Amino acid sequence: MTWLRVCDALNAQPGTKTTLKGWVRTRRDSKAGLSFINLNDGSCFADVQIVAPADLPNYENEVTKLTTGCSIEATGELVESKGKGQAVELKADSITVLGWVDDPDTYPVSAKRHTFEYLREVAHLRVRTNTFGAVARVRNCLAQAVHRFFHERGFSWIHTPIITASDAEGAGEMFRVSTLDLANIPKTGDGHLDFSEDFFGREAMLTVSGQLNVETYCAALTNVYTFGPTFRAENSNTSRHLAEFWMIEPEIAFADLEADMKLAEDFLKYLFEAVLEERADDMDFFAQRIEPTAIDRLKHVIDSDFKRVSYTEAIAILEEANTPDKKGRQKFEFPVSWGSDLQSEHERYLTEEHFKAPVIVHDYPKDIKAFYMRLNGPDKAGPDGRETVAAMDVLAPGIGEIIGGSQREERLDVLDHRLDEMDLPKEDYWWYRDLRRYGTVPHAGFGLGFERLVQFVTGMGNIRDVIPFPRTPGQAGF
RNA sequence: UCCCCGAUAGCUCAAUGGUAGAGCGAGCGGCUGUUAACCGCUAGGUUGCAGGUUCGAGUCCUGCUCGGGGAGCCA
Repeated sequence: MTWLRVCDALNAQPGTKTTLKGWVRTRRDSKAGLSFINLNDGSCFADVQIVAPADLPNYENEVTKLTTGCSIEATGELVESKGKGQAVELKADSITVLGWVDDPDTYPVSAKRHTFEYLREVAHLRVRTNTFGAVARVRNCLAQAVHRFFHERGFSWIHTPIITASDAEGAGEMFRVSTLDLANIPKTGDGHLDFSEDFFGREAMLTVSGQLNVETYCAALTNVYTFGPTFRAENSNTSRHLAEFWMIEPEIAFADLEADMKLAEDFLKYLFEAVLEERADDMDFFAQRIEPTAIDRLKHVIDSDFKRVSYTEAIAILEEANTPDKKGRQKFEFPVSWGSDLQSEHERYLTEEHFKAPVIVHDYPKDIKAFYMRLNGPDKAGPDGRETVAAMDVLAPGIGEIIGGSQREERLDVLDHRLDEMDLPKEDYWWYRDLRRYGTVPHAGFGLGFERLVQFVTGMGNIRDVIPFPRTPGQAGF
């Protein structure tokens, strides 16, 4: 017997005979001799209404006992609805209960409002709610659009490793990967851990970034990207951080920072267009119930050019804004000065108040950025000729830093000088340095935190609610 | 890791140091082409854990556990 997903049934011609399968959202009985069942199968935001007449053989014993969460399949004819609220509904000839809800009184996601905090404790069932179903569909839509965007532009998706054998990536605390017996750890003669006994014969970690690895493929395939899980063992407890998250990192050869910024802007606009086009139903829900500006701000981003401002210019804007008022009070809690990193409040001011749009800040002081970022010439120096690197951050209203990227240092002598300056051992970077010895080219790339993207699109306030099973300090259930 | 806040019925929340309640959900009944349905009745509690103060603690004090918000780190 053929059956239809709910999204297809809702668009089918009246008169179609079919079967629907899914989970009961609500049931309403009418003494006129029928029950109404709202069925959802996750294929779209909407439920389909099933009309169950009282002459069904299992009407008294089963249909009127259905509660939220039961799984059923219903066969019948799609007809124009006599009631308001839906165009078509299924007039059922038969309803088969596939799975009952054991003790409806304690079913964790009953048909009522629940807090997001509570639903995190029942992460295996929360996707059955309107909000988490919508998040799951939008997340999938964005992931598919990421691959489509790059595929259409001739990028190759590179599967960079999850396990990495050195901590040379330098982007934060790392998780150790080991098969050593923790109750009986091998030691070397001088009392240190003997990693030669471990699975890889050396210390191994979970990756904090695919960038260094993907640069190798960039230096052969020209345009590449990674899209996969990333791990940070930082003890961060905020609504914007996860210990396990997904990151997208494109890397483009024969390209400078300008091309990198253009790519980031085109990329975000493409993704926002895709989600407005493909998930209009879910976006309507987010705009109605989660974040009123959810749709408008995406349209606004699509329609406007990203503001671009150099770090030096940004500091000037912030200093101007921070001029003490008559009572001597300053706008910002943290001081603004050339050479220090922008605080959350500074980034928020730039994107939310000053420009009221996504902003790309570029050409940062070299001392606050990573070793691999390309050293700028004197034309882009800061006050007193202080050096900058070709780095850029994309700041988005309501979310802060959503993209961080740079042109990479392709000159071996300059790279070596930077490694020395930062006390990083060259031997750890031998293959990375090889790329600069054998046919080096100008190249650039950026990293986009996928969950932060989903947060920005949906307006969901906590990053733990835009990934199916969040991992945070002290939390790895499910 | 730091600062603030919180933990009471399945869920969301009330309760001046003095007999623990409501709404929703659930069960039963009524009503109705219903749709956040509506009306009535019923069940549902070792007030996060361990101590302490008090004639008496959900309430005050101490410690612990868990959770939330903000900060830092970043994506």
